[in-house]
Amino acid sequence: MSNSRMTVREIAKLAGVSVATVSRVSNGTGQVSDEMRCRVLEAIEKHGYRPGHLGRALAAGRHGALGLVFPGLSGPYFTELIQGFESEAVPSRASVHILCTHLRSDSDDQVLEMGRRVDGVAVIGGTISDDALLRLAEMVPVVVVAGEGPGDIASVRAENPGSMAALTRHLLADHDLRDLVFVGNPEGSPDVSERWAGFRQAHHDLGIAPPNEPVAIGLQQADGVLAAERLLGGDNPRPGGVVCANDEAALGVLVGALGRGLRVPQDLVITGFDDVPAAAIVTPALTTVRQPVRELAAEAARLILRAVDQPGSTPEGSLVLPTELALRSSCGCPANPLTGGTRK
Amino acid sequence: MSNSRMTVREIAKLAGVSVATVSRVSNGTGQVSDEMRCRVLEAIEKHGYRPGHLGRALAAGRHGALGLVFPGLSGPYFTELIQGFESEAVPSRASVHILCTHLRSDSDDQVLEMGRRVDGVAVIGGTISDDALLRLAEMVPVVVVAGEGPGDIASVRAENPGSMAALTRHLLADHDLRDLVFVGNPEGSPDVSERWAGFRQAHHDLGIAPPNEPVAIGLQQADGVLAAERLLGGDNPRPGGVVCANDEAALGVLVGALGRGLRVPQDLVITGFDDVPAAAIVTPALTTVRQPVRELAAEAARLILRAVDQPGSTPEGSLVLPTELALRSSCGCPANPLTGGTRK
DNA sequence: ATGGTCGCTGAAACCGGTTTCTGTTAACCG
DNA sequence: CGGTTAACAGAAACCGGTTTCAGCGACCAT
Repeated sequence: MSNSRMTVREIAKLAGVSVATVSRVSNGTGQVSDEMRCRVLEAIEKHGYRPGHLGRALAAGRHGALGLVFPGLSGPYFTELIQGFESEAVPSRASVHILCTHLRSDSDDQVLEMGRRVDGVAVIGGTISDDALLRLAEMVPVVVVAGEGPGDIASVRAENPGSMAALTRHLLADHDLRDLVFVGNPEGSPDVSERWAGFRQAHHDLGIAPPNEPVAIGLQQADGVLAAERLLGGDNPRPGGVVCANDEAALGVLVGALGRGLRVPQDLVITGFDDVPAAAIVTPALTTVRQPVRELAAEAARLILRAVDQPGSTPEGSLVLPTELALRSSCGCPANPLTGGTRK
Repeated sequence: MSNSRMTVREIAKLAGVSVATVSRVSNGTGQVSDEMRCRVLEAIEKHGYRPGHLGRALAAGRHGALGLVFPGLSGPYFTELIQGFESEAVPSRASVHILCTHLRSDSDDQVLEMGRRVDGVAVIGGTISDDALLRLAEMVPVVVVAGEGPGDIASVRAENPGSMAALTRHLLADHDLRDLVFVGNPEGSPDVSERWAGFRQAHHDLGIAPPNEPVAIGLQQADGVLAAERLLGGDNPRPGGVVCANDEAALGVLVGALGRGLRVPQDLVITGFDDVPAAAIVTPALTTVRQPVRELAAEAARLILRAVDQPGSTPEGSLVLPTELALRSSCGCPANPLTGGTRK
């Protein structure tokens, strides 16, 4: 009931002690006699006093908060990312500020504004300009997630080109497929760009001509459905396989293909990337590449927190977490009762 | 290059003016002569000074931040929610703090901690205890989104039971279906609870016995796939229709059904709720209920911001936004070249 | 010439905490 | 009993801004 807008000084007056003593009691620091502690605790209890965050942060010289900047797309990938980051920040008593840059032209300014409200920032690759990134890194520790920053800004990402090349080689060599198409827009994000490169590399390695153009669409399930329409509608020659930049788009293509009466993988092979929860259990199970999304974000948070704890230091290095092939039925591999055969 | 950790007093000394003048210049308030303004701007420019957020917030008595508490599930629904909220907060120069309570038992404490760092909070229905909600509402304006709070805490939600009843009546009466099953856990969230109630109400209205138990699973696509397995696997009698608590689960059921060789809607009718982007374009297009998710969150943000602007006031009332049936092919309605026939 | 108003500036108070530093008191020791 | 030290309390400074208030010179009207 009591307005919880009490201040240290009010409590001090009510308890008949100095503000220093109130502060010591509420933080458990320093030496306080039992009698004083009692008096203060009583007043605190009675009026429901909790120290305000702003004063504390100002005195401590840190905000107790971390920032996360992402483009603002839907789907499991970003929710996983947010949660991985958040779950690592919370135990360190840091709150998480988010900023969706999606479709806003003034996002560079907003990122810099965020830089004055937090102790460190994780930026998803490809969401803001390199210039803004460098300016941001001048004020707080910065880590780029799923991408690479300019200069010596630290980054954390998954191994993309290698595993995508391995997956593509698997389709070309082990399943003897040809006329693969790539669904995804390499311009859209560093991740997709690396995956497109891996896709082409595998063709090159095997002396097979890769397609010149990807089917440049977004990363959402709806985009995959559109891709299926473009690829399977009309009377275009049907591709031998559809290699998607991520699982969500792949699930869209899958729904589109099944809805058209095609059998997967007999009539059409489809693969994804990410290994979202749904991938393992759809019918047919989706062949994909497992990527430690949550761990990626958590690692970014750890890097930032470490830099925050050692003032003056900057996160360093570029960490690449391993990925893993998950070969399931949608590429023609035999169904596996477990999560699907895997291969590095 | 210059360390952007300049303070007002440093700039004041460098420019040979008082801190008051620096503050006036950097905020554009009060009267400052051209000469002074010039001197100050020069020093500001030269050292890349920007006023820090903490001092400003402390002086202003507000944090310039809003909180958003959600359970931490994946999928388009929550991303939409986050973005709707964020896009309304940013123009008011308020940053957004997030807190995922998912699977953490100490979330009540963390919500209260958040209450000391922001000017107002939006809480997704069913994520924290009523007790914590009431305590939170004592310190900052609070709005419950997609649910109903205890006491007179304001809430914003979509019309659930009415439209779910209308959808169910449509299946029972217009398509003459029987043996419908409901997929979703009414205990899991207020939304699902209301939808389950609407589902049963429609049966009651038409004098048809509703099923006693829902298929109590989660709200993710993977859960829908599991539900399909449970409903369509083995040799259980096949249900006449599957009414899902949301679109993501419905898409899971759809994938599961198609993967088993069933035709939708001929062999099985499936409906969803939410009208996520993918719903309109899968094949067959998903019959569902359109819900203004983004708008819901935006309205919550507006309510909070209004209360923040009028100190001492509390958000009031319980706003219910209208929903709209989207009848498409998955229930047996004729395919519509547009987004699907709609009916209030 | 005098009193009043306007325009501008800076010293100081304030926001709500933490922390240092000084001082008092009591206990302990030789 | 005198001297050293440990335990504890409080005044004041500090964190980085904004804002009030008083003062000062210039200008205007009486």
